[in-house]
Amino acid sequence: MPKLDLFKFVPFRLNRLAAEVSLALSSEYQERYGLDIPEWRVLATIGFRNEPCSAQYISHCTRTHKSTISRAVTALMRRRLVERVENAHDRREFSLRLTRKGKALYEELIPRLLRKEKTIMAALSATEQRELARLLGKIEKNLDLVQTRQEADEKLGY
Amino acid sequence: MPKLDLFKFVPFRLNRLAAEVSLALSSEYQERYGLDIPEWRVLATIGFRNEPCSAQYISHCTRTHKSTISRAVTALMRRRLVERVENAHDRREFSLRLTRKGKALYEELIPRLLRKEKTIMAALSATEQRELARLLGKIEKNLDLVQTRQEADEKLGY
DNA sequence: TTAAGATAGTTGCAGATGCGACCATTTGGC
DNA sequence: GCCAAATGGTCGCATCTGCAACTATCTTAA
Repeated sequence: MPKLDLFKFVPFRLNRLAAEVSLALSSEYQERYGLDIPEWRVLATIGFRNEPCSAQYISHCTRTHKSTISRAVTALMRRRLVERVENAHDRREFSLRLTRKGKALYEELIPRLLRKEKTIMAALSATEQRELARLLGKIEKNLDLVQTRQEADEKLGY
Repeated sequence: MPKLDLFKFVPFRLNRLAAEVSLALSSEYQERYGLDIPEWRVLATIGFRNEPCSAQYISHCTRTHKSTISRAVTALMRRRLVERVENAHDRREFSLRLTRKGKALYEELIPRLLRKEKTIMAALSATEQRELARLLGKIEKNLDLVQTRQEADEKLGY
């Protein structure tokens, strides 16, 4: 009889690890700032770029369904963390950017998340961390996931 | 201004990778066999052990909420893939095991999933695969996740 | 023995999210 | 220029899943 030990099965381990890491991070963005994951992804994407971008761009970058991004953007606009302006060239789409308030939140949040990531990754040496990043990158490439900002921009014609 | 590039942020990468890998696998257990993830986790846990186990055990092993496991077990019993017997020592809990039909499905499904895992991991050499497993293990340990069947059994007093 | 607290499992409820339909607008072929 | 197809975004719907309350049973300690 063929057997499969869940604890050695990479897909299961990735799922469980991702869930656990998300949980660890959520204490930062959820409890403290009332953000959920899609909202955090929107902020992270807009905040990192210097130029405004569209909801579609965020959707593709983060591999999150456009309806989910749409709702996250609505919530963030309601809280005045994000604002949008009509695009002159294409009146279907909007350019999104952080408000002053949104920028302030972003600047407060980022160091906290980076610190949290650090404690999680502290189980690995610096070399091991680089190695993990490299291995994840190879699998991502195999699954045809966008790996860099440049790739994202190119794929979306920015 | 502090910056955080999502594409280099390990928690995001893990989330995205886990989602993508799950999607790749779901064509096997979802489309072909009509199983969702919790159901597959129940089958995998029961199928791997030779002795029957409780829903609680599955819940702890897979880090899945007991209500989710409960619903998955109900669905699997309705399909006659899993059966349960009252535990003589403790009438609150039930021992779960695969039916003949469930075992047949398990035996058909496992090789498919292992093949799928193989193609995903094919981006890495054998050495790299071992290295990835080792690194994931270290992070799991840091997050206090159960890593082996023995650990799971001990923690749950089996 | 009994009462309080713990534990196994179920279920109602609410929040989150993916799907698909939809509207408005733009693009491309003719 | 015009119509069909594609694209950006919104929204209703169904599903999934976690939480918390609940029942039933077991354990512990007085």
